[in-house]
Amino acid sequence: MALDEIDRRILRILQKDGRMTNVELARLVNLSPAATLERVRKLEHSGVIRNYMARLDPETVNLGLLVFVQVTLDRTSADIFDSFAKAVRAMPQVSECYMVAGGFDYLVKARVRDMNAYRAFLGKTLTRLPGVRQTHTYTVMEEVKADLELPI
Amino acid sequence: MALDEIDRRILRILQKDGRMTNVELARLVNLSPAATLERVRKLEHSGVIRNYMARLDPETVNLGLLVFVQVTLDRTSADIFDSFAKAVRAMPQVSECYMVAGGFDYLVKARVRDMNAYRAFLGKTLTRLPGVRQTHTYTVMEEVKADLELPI
DNA sequence: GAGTTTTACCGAATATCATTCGGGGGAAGT
DNA sequence: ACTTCCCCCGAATGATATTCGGTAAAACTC
Repeated sequence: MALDEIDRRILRILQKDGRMTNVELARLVNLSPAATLERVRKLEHSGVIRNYMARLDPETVNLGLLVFVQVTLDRTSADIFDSFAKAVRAMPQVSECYMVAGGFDYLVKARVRDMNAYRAFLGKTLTRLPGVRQTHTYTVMEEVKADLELPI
Repeated sequence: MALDEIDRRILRILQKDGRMTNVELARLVNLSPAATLERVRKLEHSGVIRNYMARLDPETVNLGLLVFVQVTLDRTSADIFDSFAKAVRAMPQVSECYMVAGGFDYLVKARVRDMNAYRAFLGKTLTRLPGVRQTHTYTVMEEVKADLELPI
């Protein structure tokens, strides 16, 4: 789908305030509400806008500790990767997990309440998965930037 | 702020669909629209809900390559950390940046169009920052999980 | 280039929604 | 027992989303 400047402006605005009313959005992009709504619907149906979400503060919901874990798997069997991926998707503590090139196999981003909770998660859940050979934990000490908006 | 079960249900729902109407949300949590709205406003003002955002598909906006970069700084001067943090916050390619314990100094998550764009970003922007001693790039090959919702 | 189709837009009408307000009722506190 | 506070409700109203017919310009066809 081809995006013109008005589309990009809409996307920039909705990334910052996903609940802005359509009439206010229309004012900001100098279109009628009807035309604006039509553009937004098109962006939604074409998949440019995946969804809308409320972003919560991790601290206030008892998820104050953020960690990254490098995970290396045994390469003995092909479906070990699949079963690892499946298991990780089912873990609520894991917010993101990527297969990466360049030294280890998976990079896992996890949110837990505190260091105790992380120790339990690592020992009782993550390292118990079949095929996990080695892990290395990086504890986040400071959030320098956490910008979920994409630069359009 | 203390959250009861209804609050948590509201948060779970709004994380999945940040644009749900208040009347539908009220139906789902078995409250009147007025009471539901009051709860949502309270969650917003207390900071549990930080904001609402439209989540875009990176591919469709030409940001198909996701990379993680480990960055090590010279520890010669204290304000090198500050200037690095400041510079990183101003880079649109950097979506997240954390100071981490455990072997290197910063973990940077960046989105770019392709490998060429990444090479340019690394060579012309990131490694040119004062104090950057060493970088190590991990290219994401597969997105196993990318769940921005917090487990409530 | 005349005709045709497509695309994007508008304004008005209507259905739906957000928001406010007065008040009820139960729990906690005095 | 009384007061206070908290959470809830229903009704009213003002704002909004959404639909629809119509217009004009661009793109496409012959």
